[in-house]
Amino acid sequence: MSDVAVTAGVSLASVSRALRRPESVSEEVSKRVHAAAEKLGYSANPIASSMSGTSSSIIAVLVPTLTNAFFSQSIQSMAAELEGSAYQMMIGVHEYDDDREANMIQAFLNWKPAALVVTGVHHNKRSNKLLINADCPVIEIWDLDRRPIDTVIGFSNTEVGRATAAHLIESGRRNLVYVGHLLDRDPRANARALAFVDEAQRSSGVTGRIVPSPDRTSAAGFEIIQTVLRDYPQTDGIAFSGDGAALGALKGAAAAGARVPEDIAVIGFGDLDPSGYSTPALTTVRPPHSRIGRAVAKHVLSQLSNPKEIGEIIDLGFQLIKRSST
Amino acid sequence: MSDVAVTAGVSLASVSRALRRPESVSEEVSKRVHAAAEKLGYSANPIASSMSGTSSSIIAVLVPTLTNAFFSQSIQSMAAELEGSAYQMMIGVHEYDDDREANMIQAFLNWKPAALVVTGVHHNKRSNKLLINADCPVIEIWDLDRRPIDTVIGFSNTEVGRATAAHLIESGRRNLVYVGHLLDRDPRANARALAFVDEAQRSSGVTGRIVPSPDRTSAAGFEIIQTVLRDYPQTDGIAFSGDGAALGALKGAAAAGARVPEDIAVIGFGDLDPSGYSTPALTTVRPPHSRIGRAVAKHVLSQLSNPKEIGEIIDLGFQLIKRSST
DNA sequence: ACCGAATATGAAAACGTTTTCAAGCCTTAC
DNA sequence: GTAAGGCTTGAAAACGTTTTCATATTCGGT
Repeated sequence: MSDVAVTAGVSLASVSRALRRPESVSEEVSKRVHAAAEKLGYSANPIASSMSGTSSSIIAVLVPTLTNAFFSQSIQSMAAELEGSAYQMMIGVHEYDDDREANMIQAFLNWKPAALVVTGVHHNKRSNKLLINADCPVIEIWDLDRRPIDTVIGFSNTEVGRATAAHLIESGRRNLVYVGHLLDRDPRANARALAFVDEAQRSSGVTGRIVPSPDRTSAAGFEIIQTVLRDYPQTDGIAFSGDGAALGALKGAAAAGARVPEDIAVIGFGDLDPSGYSTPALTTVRPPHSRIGRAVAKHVLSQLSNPKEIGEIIDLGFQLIKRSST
Repeated sequence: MSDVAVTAGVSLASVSRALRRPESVSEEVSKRVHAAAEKLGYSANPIASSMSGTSSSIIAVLVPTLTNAFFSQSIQSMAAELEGSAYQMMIGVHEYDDDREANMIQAFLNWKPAALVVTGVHHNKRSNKLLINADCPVIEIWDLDRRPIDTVIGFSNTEVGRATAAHLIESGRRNLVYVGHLLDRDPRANARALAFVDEAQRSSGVTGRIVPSPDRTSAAGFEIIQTVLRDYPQTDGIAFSGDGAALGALKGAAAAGARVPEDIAVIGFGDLDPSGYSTPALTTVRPPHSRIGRAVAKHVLSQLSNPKEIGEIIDLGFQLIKRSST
């Protein structure tokens, strides 16, 4: 930077000003500084900038997992939207562990991020405290079933649960099962499960039951639908907390001699790329993966360039994609 | 930090030393400093540390995409392995664009990362220059068909292409097609395609042909296999550069009235979670997703704690998973 | 007992920006 | 013509560490 200053024949302060807020400096100086910076290929050291400024140009993002296409798509679209801005994404994966989440929030906060993006609105005490006291925008994504700390961008998992059950009931199913993975630790999947059962129980003559799954893979879905069909043979509608398991279940139903959708309807969640091409094609719920990422990036950028006191609640909705498995 | 210093009754320098390299300080001081730090809940400001030190505790990771399960799994396992260490991951997504890759490398380098992880061994001139001059470990992943800049951790895409063709040929197929997406920009998919065709042409009586695909979704696979069957009706073996498209192709073959594998064998790449549960179950190649991530993290950590001059070439291999589609 | 070397510690410089503060100049209004 | 105020600029402080350098202390060897 001092090279630039010398080349442009101005002080360090002017270089910083010219580069950061050109309007705060005379046209002449701005021109000379930009020319010098260009010529020397200067780009500011972001670490030093972070050191001085009140925040860094890091946007910290915390997700439970990346193996799940949900979150990686959000992150990818967020990255795309952020490109060209000066912001960099720092990401952490806590695998649905509240304590790890809290640790990571703390670690991230040490970097004085420009914004902090976390998944969901349910956090442990320590995380909540940290998030409330964070002096940067805090965006909670993928859930809006609770009052957010600052801004929340996502959809209602409760509504997804209801809609899932309602769809099965409408198509004449009466004995419903929700198969979920990690329900005790994934508050979003749990919200879907509870709403699913609740919706079932509101309808006369319909039963709803939750069956926990050891993991969310297709292999687990393959196994568990066979268990369900054995233990609760009257089951005629089954929902999964993820498309992976649901796709496995399609095969599992066949292995158990049950026809989909005639004997049992299967519905997933997530709308993975291949879900429309299974046999039968999987009915599922499509959350707004990419739109969440884009909305987050846009919100953060606007918030940073033009801060507003008040948080927002942005409901991006979801779509129930009716295919042949129901 | 000065609070800690006061509480422990020592100087700033001693606090820094006690926390960073306890052996460089007397036991007494170390004990007092750690106690004080604990009591005050002190954790070092990583920005200031980066400012002073020769590098930051950031590990920069550059991938072409995250929507592809390949890379997100590597990143996830890398994150898991890195947890507990002081390192944070900064990630960039360049969508197979060489120029964007170069820009991102430059931007990342400004952060003085502890290590830089990039995908593949093919980069444009500017990237190469930056990587060669980078004064941190550079790890190239997912490919080892070329001499690396520093260390490379992955598998041979060329071997994958060969093995894919060989498998089809062995099972009696004679008219092979490789369907690839973005072959002009994804050097790894391109290497697989070229080796596939090369292997075909080495066998007498076998033809091999490359068909470009507009994208790598299941929808694209669904369409393109029908096009292939129309344009080259003698095709009896088809490989895809990704499982997504291959899964769509299974359905597409059915739509075109072709039986898999009797009329045409289908093989994918990637071994997505649902690939084993399609109808018919998809034969595919399983790259070492997670092992790459873990190996990268381990390599970086060891390199940072105990630097070696010489880079490594770590071949993690791949598996051809034979299922019912071939 | 004394000297040299090794060890432990603190003061201060350094890292590269941003921002505050003060000063200088110019404009405008009386 | 002068004072007040606004605008532009530079000097220097500040950000929170790590590291160098110097000093004080301890230790071992003769």
